[in-house]
Amino acid sequence: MGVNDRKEREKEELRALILAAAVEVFLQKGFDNTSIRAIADKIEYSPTTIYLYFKDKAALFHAIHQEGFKLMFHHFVPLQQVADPFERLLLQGRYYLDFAFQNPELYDLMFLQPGTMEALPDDLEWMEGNAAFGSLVQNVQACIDARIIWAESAEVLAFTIWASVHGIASLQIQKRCNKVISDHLKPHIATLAFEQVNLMLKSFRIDRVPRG
Amino acid sequence: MGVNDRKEREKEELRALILAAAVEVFLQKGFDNTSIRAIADKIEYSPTTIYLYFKDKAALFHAIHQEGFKLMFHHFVPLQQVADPFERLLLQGRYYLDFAFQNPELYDLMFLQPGTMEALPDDLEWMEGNAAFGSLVQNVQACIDARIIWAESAEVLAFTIWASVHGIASLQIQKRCNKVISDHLKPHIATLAFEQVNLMLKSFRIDRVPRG
DNA sequence: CAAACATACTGAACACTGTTCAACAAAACA
DNA sequence: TGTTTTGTTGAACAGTGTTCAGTATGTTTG
Repeated sequence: MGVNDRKEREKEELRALILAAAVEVFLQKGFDNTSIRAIADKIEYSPTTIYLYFKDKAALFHAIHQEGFKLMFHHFVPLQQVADPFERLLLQGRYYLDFAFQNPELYDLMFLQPGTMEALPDDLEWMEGNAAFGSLVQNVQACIDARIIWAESAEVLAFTIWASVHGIASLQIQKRCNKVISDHLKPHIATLAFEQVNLMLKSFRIDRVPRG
Repeated sequence: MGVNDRKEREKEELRALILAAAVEVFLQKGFDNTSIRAIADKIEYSPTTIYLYFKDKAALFHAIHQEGFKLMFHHFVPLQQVADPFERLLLQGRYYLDFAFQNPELYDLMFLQPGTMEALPDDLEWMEGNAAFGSLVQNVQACIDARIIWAESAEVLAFTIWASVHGIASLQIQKRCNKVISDHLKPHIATLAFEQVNLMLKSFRIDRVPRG
């Protein structure tokens, strides 16, 4: 039956349409002001229709969060061209922050909103997060294997690195940065963030020279 | 006039009563489920009354956030007994994480909810945050003065440290930790966090020995 | 003491929100 | 053509933050 095929295709198209509208409203109006009705208005459907394609608002936001990860992985593509593991690690930190600063709303949804996790369908694994973290662990492991960095556990060190970079992104996105940092540093906050990541990563190098 | 004094006192008392109820509801039901009506019910007043003591919900939440900082500063009191600057710095990281893990809802409000910042009355300074960060800068400066740590700028290093510690707290509170870390590490996450802070702080020591 | 006033408080309403369910129209099948 | 399945929706429910006219109480004044 070609009919069912077409219907399934149409269903998928409407789902995609809803999701696209949701992303648009989300990026335009922010997390708190993204309402089901606003999305429905944008695509000229009834709010009720959205519930035929997404279980509830949490599921819809989970789908937006997935779109965010797609975009982030796209940011990471050039990393595969970088042969040197340490250089790759530095660059991954830079790209990560780039993504966070350029897409604060999405980053918020992906890594900061707790609701996004609680609504994980069927208590399944957090695939997107695991994939992103996994690639970081791999890069750290590569640095260890190449004897550029020393660490007991690649996973533990990767977590430390992630936490540091995420902390910077978080403080910036949640607006705590500008309220605390001195005026003369504010214009260079983005640069500062990169330097901090570099500094931290370099401090794990085996060949690091004691300072002072 | 003793009458006005009494009235002012009563007004202050009711404000305190509302705030106490707000904190209670907030800690019990969490950020999203804290409604003006629930708070009003708890103290048996009309919801409208709350608006006579707080401009809006954001102002009320800002007051709760201030209570959070009071509690946090209380946690930090023992630090003044610690003479060694580096030991003090390590302990501050530990106490910070202690507070975050023990009061996740409050930490969320204080350092993660962006609304808390946007509602800063009259676009004034973030006094509480500045005080907390200031004490960290002081401790870092003390380490630099004692030639235990080397850094170009105490403020920049303090910010790096804060970002790292905050990153760990944030990932844990926003539920990203458990979804990404290996099973065999999960039981030791709290310990892990402390060890990571120690590791990072120690890597800034002048006398640090190259590893490997 | 009684009238005038000021203050503290509230009920009802408005404009939203997420979500559900019975009703309906249209397409697919017999 | 009649029946069944499918896709869509309007109306409603329970909840939210917030406002405003009105009330009731306590204080001050004539």
